[in-house]
Amino acid sequence: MDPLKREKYFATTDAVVFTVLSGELKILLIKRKYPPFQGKFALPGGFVLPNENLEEGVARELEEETSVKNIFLEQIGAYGDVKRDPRGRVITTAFLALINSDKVKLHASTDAELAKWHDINDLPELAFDHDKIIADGLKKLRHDIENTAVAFQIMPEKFTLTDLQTTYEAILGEKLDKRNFRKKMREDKVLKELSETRMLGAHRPARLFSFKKK
Amino acid sequence: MDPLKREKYFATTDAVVFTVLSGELKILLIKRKYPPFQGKFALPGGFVLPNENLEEGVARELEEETSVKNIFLEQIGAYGDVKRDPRGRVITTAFLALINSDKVKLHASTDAELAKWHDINDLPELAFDHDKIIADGLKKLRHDIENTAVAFQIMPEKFTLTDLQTTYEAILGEKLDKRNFRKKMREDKVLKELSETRMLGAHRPARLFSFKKK
DNA sequence: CCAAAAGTGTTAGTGATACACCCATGT
DNA sequence: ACATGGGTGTATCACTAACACTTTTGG
Repeated sequence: MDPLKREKYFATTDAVVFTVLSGELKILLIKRKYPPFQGKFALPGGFVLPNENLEEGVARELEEETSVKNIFLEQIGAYGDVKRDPRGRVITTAFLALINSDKVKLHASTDAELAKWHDINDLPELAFDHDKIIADGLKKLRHDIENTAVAFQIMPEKFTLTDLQTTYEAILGEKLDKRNFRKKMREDKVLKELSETRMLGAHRPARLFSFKKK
Repeated sequence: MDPLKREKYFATTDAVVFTVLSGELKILLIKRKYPPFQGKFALPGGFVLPNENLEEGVARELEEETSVKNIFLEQIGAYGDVKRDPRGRVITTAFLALINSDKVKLHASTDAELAKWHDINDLPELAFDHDKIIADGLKKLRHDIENTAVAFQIMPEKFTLTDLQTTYEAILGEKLDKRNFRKKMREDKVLKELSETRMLGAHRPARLFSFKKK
């Protein structure tokens, strides 16, 4: 029971970073330049430093990658199968991250692995067990959006109800009824109706909304 | 990025083991005989061995403690705050475990730490961050029992509808309506009505049910 | 015939779903 | 005046919640 006699393992974090871009649900992936899984795509993440909590670790990695601070994070779970990483025993803790793509400027990481948005319906081959982690993250996102107000994390400061509905549809992967959607949003009482409107073409201008800050 | 240059940490598993005993929701705790947190209570668990997955690790520990095989397990999440364990950096993965108390024979573990059932509403002082882990586990259990068929894991092979309702009430911490409960169970189509009945006193005998195997 | 737990249906309310037309604007 | 996306209400259905009496047994 003396921990000093016990094995130690590597600890990493991985982030399943979603955004909605032009009506499509996107996930952030990096292309690996070195083995293992050279050339394959992987979730952004990295090793946990001794002086940081798990969530702090993934936040740091994400800020390096996206230059966005205070990213919304929720834990998905731990993945620690014996052979999930050929380099040795690595236990990773995965996080769901939501981001407004307007704020992101994608950076090259320390290994110059380029981060890019990928359509969730058209994923490349993935390294490690990241396909499983993504599937779990997507399930969690879909659950959360129907039960909490996480959509806020993806929207810009001001948006129209059509924008918001498009985000919901991208995440859920299905069309929603316009009137029912707007009714529910009204009932939820999380939106603040602004006096401003936005005009995009030769149409009726759309009312802008923002989220009520808790 | 070379993992060989990275720090390694201890990896443990902890189990939030629930059962229902005489109408009360109980959790399995061990009393710690040695520091840190000597004399305090803690979740059963232990270090992850190099050749086992996380779930295999917690299953092994639980089998040692309870002599029950094939315990129902679902991951709660990872807990890895820097200072959660004074002995060093320890990242634990917590699991929700459900058990039919009839099958359990509580054993002394290797350190002769005695495992005992504790009423969920009357918990002693807990070691580490185990109070937080228990709170998360209870939340998950309550969510699961309302959305899936996990109650099966706690019930014996044959049981009455009143038994089953008592289990639900113990887990949810509230009384349920008898007629509505029975109606919902009928609609869920997971119960098999047996021809047998059970008689306990000078009352009408109660019909026995079992769960339909998948 | 009494005590005690088993068993059984109906009603009202609430939330979800389906559905079609008018509005405001720029060109 | 037309094309385009913005905006609105009602009716039905399904699910949830509230509620009280009869049945079967042993003593």
